[in-house]
Amino acid sequence: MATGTLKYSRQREAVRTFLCSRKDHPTAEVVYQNLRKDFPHISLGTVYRNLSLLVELGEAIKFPGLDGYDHFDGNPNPHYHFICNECNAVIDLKFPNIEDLNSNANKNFDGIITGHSAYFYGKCKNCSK
Amino acid sequence: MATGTLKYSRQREAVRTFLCSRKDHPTAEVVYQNLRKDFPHISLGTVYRNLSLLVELGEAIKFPGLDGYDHFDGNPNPHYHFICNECNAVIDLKFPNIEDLNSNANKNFDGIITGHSAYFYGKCKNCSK
DNA sequence: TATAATTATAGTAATAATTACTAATATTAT
DNA sequence: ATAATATTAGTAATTATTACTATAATTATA
Repeated sequence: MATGTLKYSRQREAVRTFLCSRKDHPTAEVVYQNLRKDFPHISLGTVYRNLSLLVELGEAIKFPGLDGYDHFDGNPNPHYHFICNECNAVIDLKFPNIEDLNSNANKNFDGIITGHSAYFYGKCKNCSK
Repeated sequence: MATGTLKYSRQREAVRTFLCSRKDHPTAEVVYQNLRKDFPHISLGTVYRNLSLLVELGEAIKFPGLDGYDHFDGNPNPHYHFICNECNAVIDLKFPNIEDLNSNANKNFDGIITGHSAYFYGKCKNCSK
């Protein structure tokens, strides 16, 4: 049997399913607490390992939040995030990806720009009353 | 004497001076190692405390890097950063701040957007040969 | 200048997110 | 069924950052 092959696991599938079902970019701890309902013995290390694996596979995105925790996003397509300064909620923006931003930024830069990420800040709907 | 007043300290001044002299957005550890040349007994805690203080005072910016470390920038004015995927160098871009980005992003969002930050990725001059 | 009040530091210990390790279990190919 | 390999649960280790505390430095004022 070939070495380095990926094997199915119910835990990994659950991590993938849960992450794709959420739009709030949970932390590993949040994923863990939710999966414990279906997998009472699941380990936090398993959650971390599978989240990292999904990122490696290009099925998820990982980014460090201002709260000091890493957050995970099950949507790997380019899109922008809003982070509320009051409640720290992370919300997807419908704002379309700026296609020419990379080339514009590259005009005065001696290197090759292939991608970008952007985060918007302010108050979310709830926190702005 | 009034309570809560800021007092001068050579260490804080050194942190401020060093940070403003650099354009590569060092980590606390890097600041620490450099200041040890002039202050052999300076404590890493002192570096962290003063860096945080400068951020509170609005004289510096703190952002989490993809390398897992917090990075500090002595230039608090809005500007964009490039992060090299190969050597992890953080470089200031001359690309001017996009003034209308906040309002554009706010058009389809039920909240108040007051700011943004953006990071560009790719290969720096050296790493792209 | 001396004194008293307050802040800052150095050194160390504590915290906590993430990663590494290992024996046991689950998956898969044959 | 068996053998080979990957995955897991549980735990220990790592490490960036923060908290604590006795001592030192700064500053206002008499």
